[in-house]
Amino acid sequence: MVSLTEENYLKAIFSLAEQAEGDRVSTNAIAARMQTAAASVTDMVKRLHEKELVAYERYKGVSLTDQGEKLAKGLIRKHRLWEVFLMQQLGFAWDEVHDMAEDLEHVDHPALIDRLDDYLGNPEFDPHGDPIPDKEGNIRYHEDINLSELVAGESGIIVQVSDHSTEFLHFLEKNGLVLQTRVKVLEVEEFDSSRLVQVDDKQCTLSEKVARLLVIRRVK
Amino acid sequence: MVSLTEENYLKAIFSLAEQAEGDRVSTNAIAARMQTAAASVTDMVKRLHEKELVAYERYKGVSLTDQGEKLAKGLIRKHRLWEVFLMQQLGFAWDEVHDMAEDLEHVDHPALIDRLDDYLGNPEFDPHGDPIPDKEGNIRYHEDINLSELVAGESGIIVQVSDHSTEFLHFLEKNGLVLQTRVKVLEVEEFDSSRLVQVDDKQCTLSEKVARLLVIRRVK
DNA sequence: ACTGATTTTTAGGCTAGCCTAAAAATATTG
DNA sequence: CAATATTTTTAGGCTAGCCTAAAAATCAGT
Repeated sequence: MVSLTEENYLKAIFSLAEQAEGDRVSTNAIAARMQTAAASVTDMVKRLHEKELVAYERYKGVSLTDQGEKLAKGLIRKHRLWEVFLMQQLGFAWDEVHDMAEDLEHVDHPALIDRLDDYLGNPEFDPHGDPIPDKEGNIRYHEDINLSELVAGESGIIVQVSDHSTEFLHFLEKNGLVLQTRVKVLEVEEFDSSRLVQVDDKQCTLSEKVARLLVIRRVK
Repeated sequence: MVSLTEENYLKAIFSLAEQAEGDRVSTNAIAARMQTAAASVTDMVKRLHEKELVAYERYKGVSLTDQGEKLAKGLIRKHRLWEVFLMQQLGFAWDEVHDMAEDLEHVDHPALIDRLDDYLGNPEFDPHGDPIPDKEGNIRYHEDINLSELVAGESGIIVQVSDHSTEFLHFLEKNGLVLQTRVKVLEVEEFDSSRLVQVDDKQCTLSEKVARLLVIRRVK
């Protein structure tokens, strides 16, 4: 049996390992992500180690075992499929679905999630452009680049947004920066790497921070 | 904050109070329903009392406060709406939906359940014929009677089944006893109150126990 | 109303998951 | 490489929710 709390730790470790290069994750990084004390992380990591869900050596960080990774991917699959359901079927906005999916993902009935997958037409991406793992846990990652990598004159189409906070999603919406929008970089400011961008018939200035959170497919 | 465990206790108390006449429920009855030790029930009941979700006096049993009842009805509303979704939209059979709904009912996002309600067309009854409480917690109870109350020669239509176990639902299906089916009592056996019943073009014998679990609307 | 049976509560103890403070290991830097 | 800073772990303690065994209250039958 894997508890709700354990599931959340596995997800956190997976996503931290995904963004870091090596797959070893530090106690402190997990504590920061989970909003919890480092000592609690050590406790939990030991338990996960006993259950063979993570590899762990004192003072050396943690990584998921195959078992643990499979579990984490299963949670991500559920999370993203529910997000599609909430947006596509129930009509919620893309900034409303994250919190609900955060709870729904812990409901564990394989038959339910497989039927839901079919019901939704086996979508490949969720409303934020994130890939949905298949039953076996395979993830088709975007091979695309961040908007921050485009130089002046280049264009791209937004395929994924890497922050799901209400604030960020509202900001994007306000500026017309939704999925599938074509953007063209007009100018990059040397000083702070902010960039002036053409979005449909309007222009806006995006900070380096924002540019890093937008994944785009380069187009001519 | 109300924990998952507390929610399950509230539901158990509600349903026990519903079937008993008085609304005071005994510790032992709760323990039996929750498959737990009586001492654990006493513990929990004290906590629920502190939160003003139940009225409780030592050795005198428990009843729900208005607050507690509202919460219990909210859970039942969620449970039954999810059952409708699982059966009507995802195509599950009526004996498969209970366990999934048991988990889904604890997901607490009022906006979600209201949208789901609309999405499903604001159904009044779930797949077992149980009434779905509305947002305010009003329940439109069937005013119908149990099959056990019909005498030989009388007929009725099945509107609700009061046990949701796989075993019972399989038994009903095998005998064609699904919702909306017309049944006619042909004979009642004096000795054990079993009855011979006409179901469509077949006949079957139903025990007193089964007859008590079928709610019917009397017809000519 | 007394006696025995039953129900309920209390007492004490367990685990999961969290915390803070202190100790130990590792990393950094002059 | 020694000293300091940082990270991680240990120690000890808390609450929720469960348990068993024993005590207390209530109920039932004569």
